[in-house]
Amino acid sequence: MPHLVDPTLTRRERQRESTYVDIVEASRALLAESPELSLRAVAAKMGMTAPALYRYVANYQELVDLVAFEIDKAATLTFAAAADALEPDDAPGRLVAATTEFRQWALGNPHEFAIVFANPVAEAVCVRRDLLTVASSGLLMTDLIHDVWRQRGFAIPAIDDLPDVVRASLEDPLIPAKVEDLAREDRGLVWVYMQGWTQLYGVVVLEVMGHMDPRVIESGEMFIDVIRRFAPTIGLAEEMPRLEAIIRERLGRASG
Amino acid sequence: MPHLVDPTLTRRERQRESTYVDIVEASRALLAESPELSLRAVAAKMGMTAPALYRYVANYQELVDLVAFEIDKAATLTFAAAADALEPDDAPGRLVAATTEFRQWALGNPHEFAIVFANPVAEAVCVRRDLLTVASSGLLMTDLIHDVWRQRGFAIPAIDDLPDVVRASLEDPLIPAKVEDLAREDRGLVWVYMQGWTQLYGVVVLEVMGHMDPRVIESGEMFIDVIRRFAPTIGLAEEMPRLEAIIRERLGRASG
DNA sequence: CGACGATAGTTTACACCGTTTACGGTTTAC
DNA sequence: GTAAACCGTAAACGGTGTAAACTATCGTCG
Repeated sequence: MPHLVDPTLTRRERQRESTYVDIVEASRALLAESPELSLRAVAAKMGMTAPALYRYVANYQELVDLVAFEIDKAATLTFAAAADALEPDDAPGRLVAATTEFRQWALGNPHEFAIVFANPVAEAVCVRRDLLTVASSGLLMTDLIHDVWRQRGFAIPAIDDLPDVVRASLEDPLIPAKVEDLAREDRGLVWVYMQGWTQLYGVVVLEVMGHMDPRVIESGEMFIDVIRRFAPTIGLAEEMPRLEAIIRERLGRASG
Repeated sequence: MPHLVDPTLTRRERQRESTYVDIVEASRALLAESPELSLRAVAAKMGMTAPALYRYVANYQELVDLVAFEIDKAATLTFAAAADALEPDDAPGRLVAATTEFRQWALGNPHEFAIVFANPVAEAVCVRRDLLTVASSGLLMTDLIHDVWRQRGFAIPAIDDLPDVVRASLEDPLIPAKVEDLAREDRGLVWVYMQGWTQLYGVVVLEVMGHMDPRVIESGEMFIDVIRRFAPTIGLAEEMPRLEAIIRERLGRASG
């Protein structure tokens, strides 16, 4: 990943920015081997002493949040790439390709996955401005579902049919996602997205944590099953055989 | 919880057994306040030094496993109690009551939940014989679904329609659950159970981890939604309004 | 009863961990 | 050129899991 240098930044700022990159790099290298990420180990890997890291990060949790955010960003690129392997007008294919890549990535990088998705959400305001935004993988997934809806136009729940609390959370979302571009009457789509995300999250966490028969995990059958059961909700029942082929093709590979 | 003493045991064995109980007790007390469980703190809370615990537990992970198992066992009692609040012939009601109690318990005891269900599964053989068995909460849930099936007789997938790997894992399950009592042609029921568990697990983990709008978590609407979408799979579509009332009634309480 | 071996605890020690403090160089800015 | 901001260091504190050596107690057997 080439991190272009912004010439508007002063030399020191550029150096500082590059140190942040180093931190994330070192962290991910450690995370690739051991499930535990330690501030001291990160510092050592960068050839620094531990207290020096406190110039960049207020405490350990902030280091974790930083790394988690960057991992999510990087992983989202691979999800997007998986989607882009299909034609732009094949929104359903793009969606299942991305979700499958998500699942493959999670199984292949369990430690990174745990840091990003099995981490109690940080509600405290974070120092790094980037961290204020919502998870980028979430943005991608909503986009992909949105595309399916625009192309195929499945039925979404009327926002007034939804329970009061749900309606409120859709009209005035806490995390400023891209919900704003949706007209009020289309906000039900976000609820559908949440339903899908919940199911996807359930399988993947179960699989990554190993709370399932290893053979079933290996095969990915439960993952496929979840997708299949959700497909009708977004109007993809008939297309499912074709989509399943896309999934199975992707299950064969490893994820990087 | 009265831990009856087995008179067949020698005095020393009884004392040892009681120390195990103390360990779990101290651990849970600590877990109620702080998310981190430390071997040293447990020892201190029991008035012992840390190395002494190594007479009972080979290492830290084994302590965690022990505590996780006992927590699961204790929590299962409350799930079962929730089910028993309904008539024995109301299997659907009992099932949703137990699952709702599960969800409530998880939200009320996030640290304990994390230790039991968000813990990478221990594949190593554990010292304590109890630990070899499967999670008792899992046994309860399978029982409850089994009861629904016996009473209502919903359609289950024919085992030969399932993918090869799935069929293999159902015919010869790795974790020796109570699958053995099921005739081969009824093993599809276990697959249905796994589907349900996957979905339930997804919502609850998302909720406990806080990866959802707090208002939605508070209301439990996504949880209800998951149950509602799964209900038809086990033939409970028409009964859903009644079941939803049971759920909502339980959502009002806190769990102990 | 007395002795011996297993058991259950101790103290000590080591290597890690997150974090704070005080200090010294560089780099920037005025 | 000088003052300030920045970036790193070393030292230290209290915390963690774990290993080793040692000791007191308990249960059993001669």
